[in-house]
Amino acid sequence: MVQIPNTPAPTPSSAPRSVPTSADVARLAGVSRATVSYVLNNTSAVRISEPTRRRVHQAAKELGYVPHAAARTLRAGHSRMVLMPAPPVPAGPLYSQFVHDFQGALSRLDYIVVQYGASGLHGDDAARAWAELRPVAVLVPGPGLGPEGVAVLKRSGARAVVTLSSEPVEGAHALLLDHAGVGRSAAGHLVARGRRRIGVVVPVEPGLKMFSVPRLAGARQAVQGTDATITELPLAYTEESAAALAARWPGLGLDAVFAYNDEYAMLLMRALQDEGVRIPEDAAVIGADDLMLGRLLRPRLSTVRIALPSGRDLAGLVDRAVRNPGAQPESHEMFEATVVHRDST
Amino acid sequence: MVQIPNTPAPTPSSAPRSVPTSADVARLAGVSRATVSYVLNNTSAVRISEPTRRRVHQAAKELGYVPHAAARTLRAGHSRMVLMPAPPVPAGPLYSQFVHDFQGALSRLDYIVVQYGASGLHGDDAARAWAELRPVAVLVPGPGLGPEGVAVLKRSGARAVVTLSSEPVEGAHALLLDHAGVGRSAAGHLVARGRRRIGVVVPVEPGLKMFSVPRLAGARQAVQGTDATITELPLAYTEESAAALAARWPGLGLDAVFAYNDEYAMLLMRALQDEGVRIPEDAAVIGADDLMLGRLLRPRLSTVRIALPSGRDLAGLVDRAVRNPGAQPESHEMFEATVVHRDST
DNA sequence: TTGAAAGCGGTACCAA
DNA sequence: TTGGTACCGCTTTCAA
Repeated sequence: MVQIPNTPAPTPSSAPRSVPTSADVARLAGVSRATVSYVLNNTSAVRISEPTRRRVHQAAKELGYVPHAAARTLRAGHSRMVLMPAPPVPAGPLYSQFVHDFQGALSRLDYIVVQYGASGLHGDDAARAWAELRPVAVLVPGPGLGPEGVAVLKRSGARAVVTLSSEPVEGAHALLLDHAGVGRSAAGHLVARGRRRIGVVVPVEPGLKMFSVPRLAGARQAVQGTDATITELPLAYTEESAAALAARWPGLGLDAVFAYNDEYAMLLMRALQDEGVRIPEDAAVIGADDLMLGRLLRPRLSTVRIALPSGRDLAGLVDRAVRNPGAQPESHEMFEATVVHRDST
Repeated sequence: MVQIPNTPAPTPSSAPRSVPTSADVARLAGVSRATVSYVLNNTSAVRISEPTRRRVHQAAKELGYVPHAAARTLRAGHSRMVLMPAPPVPAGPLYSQFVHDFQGALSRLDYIVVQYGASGLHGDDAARAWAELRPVAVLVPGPGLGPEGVAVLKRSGARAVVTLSSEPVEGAHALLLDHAGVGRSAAGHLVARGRRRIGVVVPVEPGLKMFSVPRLAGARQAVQGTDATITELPLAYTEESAAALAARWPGLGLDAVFAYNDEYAMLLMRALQDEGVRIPEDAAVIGADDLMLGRLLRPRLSTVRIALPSGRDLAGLVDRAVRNPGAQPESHEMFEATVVHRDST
């Protein structure tokens, strides 16, 4: 790891000349602040003569004037900021792609998307911190926001609150991610393929509990009324952890595993193969999320595909909600989990 | 893909009662706005009686009062916001991890980290958009910011501008990512292993040019003065593209490939193996970034490891720069690329 | 211990 | 066509 050397306090700061305001521009152009505002905002209700416009623009450029967003927001009473709290774990490929699309789509609708990283706050405290920014809409990934938090956000001016989670929250639009359905599909598939002693990987990484718990619960549902059993398998995302699990595999007496997602599945499948366990003969392995990498291993990894909302669709939902804040919160099932059967099961 | 149905404008909005301000709290508590501010900020320069404090807190809670960050910023003349423009491509695992750590570390130093997604703006226009938010510091990933943009940001109050790129920018702190060094190491390794006809994968995805171009250039440097040759290989991140490249592999007459990074390397290696090309006998393959997945394939993937700055170190740099804005901009080489030799070369 | 008031930087109404 | 000015919500002297 590269260390950045700790530079001891260097030469004292030369006082940076203070930042130019619209008053400075007005002074330099020899006009009023009002005129500056009209010119720079192209206010259509007011005609400003061409020479004046030129002088204002010239003065603004000369000073390097940049308007102060906070001042404008304060005066306007609203902003176009859509706030997305950053998730508590580093984003996976699926989520990164989604955020990227969502940002692009909202930008095109002339919103500003901001991912806000405020670790250390929880539940309603977090909601209060978000509310301080007075966003016009908030998109909350994962659980942790309660009805109280939604109320705080709405009271402070948010015209749309959208949750991206397994459970709807009172007062908020909900994009329901059916993680239990993923577990149900995966385990159901394994049972249908004749497997009976099914392991379910549960990542030990703390931020993943919100996904892994419902996936495990779904798997349990799938074996209800069959003679199949579910065994919980804690696993860290390291080769060591996978090797340790693989080493005690024979003693576990399992014939299949639902590995939380494709990444954990790959990790475990490799460790099992290195232990001489044959996939799928000795043990069927299924992942989830249908990542590219699952198609690159041999055998190809069976998986459960889930469809996140497209960034475009979601941006549309947010936009509609913002324009119509009185509307009933909508709930949308964001996907039906579907099994992609390849060679590992 | 799940479609979100387009709800036609539903019931008209019930006017949401306007958001409570500190004046409302003052009125309800029967005190002045000043007192409210003192109480809620625990101002140490002023003693407020316990009964008054209680009344203020009670009133604030009752109204669900949340302070207005923009107003505070405006009055204070500065904020603690560190701005990170979102990169133009979906974040990879390395970058996601880095951002996560960086956010956490800065949060602990009491900064607010904001990732700002403003696609569609370029160069100095983008810098102006960032400057409107009056961040106390800006961390810019990738190129695209010029000296002019740095000046705009500083003029509008940014006390630290840090670039994370291959080239330093006048006036800004620089974390130098030696992508050319990655290419040099990779190609140098292949040459040292006796390979002579070296392909270099160049992703066709547009946002990746900023990395792929210097990596390719580095590879070219490495074969200077040897009898080895470099062949550019465009590749999209799809199985089809990889299969197509693999199909014409024999005609290419290559004996090694540096595949841009581990993900492209995996993709290509698999396609080559499916075509009957033996790795590493017929073709050596090396990736970059040392991702976990490279250790899961067989043969294990050789790679070039690069050390991104740790989030903690970088947060420290930003903090120091903010506290000492007069200091000379520092440049740090963020890593020396090192080859991790495994089984694919 | 508390309150009155100025002012941060824009915007938009009303006059001129 | 342009200027004067009130005001957005909050902090912070200065007085009482």
